[in-house]
Amino acid sequence: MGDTVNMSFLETQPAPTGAPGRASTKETDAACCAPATRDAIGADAAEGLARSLKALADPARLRLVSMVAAHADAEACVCDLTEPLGLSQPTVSHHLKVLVEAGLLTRDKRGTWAYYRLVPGALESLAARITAV
Amino acid sequence: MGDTVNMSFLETQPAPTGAPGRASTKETDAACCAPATRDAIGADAAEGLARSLKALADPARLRLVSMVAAHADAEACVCDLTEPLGLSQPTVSHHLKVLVEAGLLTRDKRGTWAYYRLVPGALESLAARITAV
DNA sequence: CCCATAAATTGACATCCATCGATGCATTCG
DNA sequence: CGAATGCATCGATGGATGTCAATTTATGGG
Repeated sequence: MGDTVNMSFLETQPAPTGAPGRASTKETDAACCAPATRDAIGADAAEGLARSLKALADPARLRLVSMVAAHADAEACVCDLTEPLGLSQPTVSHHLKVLVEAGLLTRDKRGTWAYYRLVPGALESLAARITAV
Repeated sequence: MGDTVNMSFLETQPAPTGAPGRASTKETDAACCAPATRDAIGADAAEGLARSLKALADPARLRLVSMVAAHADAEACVCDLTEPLGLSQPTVSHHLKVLVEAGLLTRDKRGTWAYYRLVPGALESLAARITAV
């Protein structure tokens, strides 16, 4: 195990499952608002996007992604990331694991060191999913 | 207070405060990785972006934003949002407050009802800040 | 072989957070 | 005025999460 990369970032937005449409048949005499003009995001799509966003919604993980991307060859090892972050090595390792499982980084262990790389297009794909909400 | 809208989404990325640059003067004989080619995101910028992302990194809040945007006039009241979400009214009110404080929605109370509107460009601005990491 | 180094895993702990029921506060209507 | 409605706030609670010290698992060198 360990090599399973969650590519949920690149999956195209599946059509809202239930697609309950507007339940206009119900006797809702709601006089407060106009009805919906288009379908909102589905519950499962919201769950998936929320999981992807949670992976980035942390200061330490944002800095890790940025530091990896800022490195030459977009590649960095844990030893170079621990000190600038001011966090312990296990904590950095934990955050990197979260980012890999979210499909934002890839891990490549060569010898003693583990090199992390930014997945091309992952950030752009996530940004696109946000604006499509 | 109460009407303070956090416009942190629209603020241009401030240059990394400390801007320690590359501490190339230090005797780091790191033989594992190449040095950084550009500056990574600052600690405070990461904190701010993380706070904005956390506001969206929740299935209920993503659906709320989408439902508000899907409404005619991009406007919706709480009563129309509670039932489709399957959450209690206090919970929906809490989520809407988080979204307003994050600068994603605006609140406009007219009579008995409270109308929520999507802040134009907020999602796009957030997406841009992600790709700039 | 055994030790040194790099990184991941484990276990524990404190904190944050989503959720709900109960309550309070306006506003509207009879 | 008094009842009803829409929404916000409060307090409590169970679960998720960030963090670290200690340990474990490789990998490499003497």
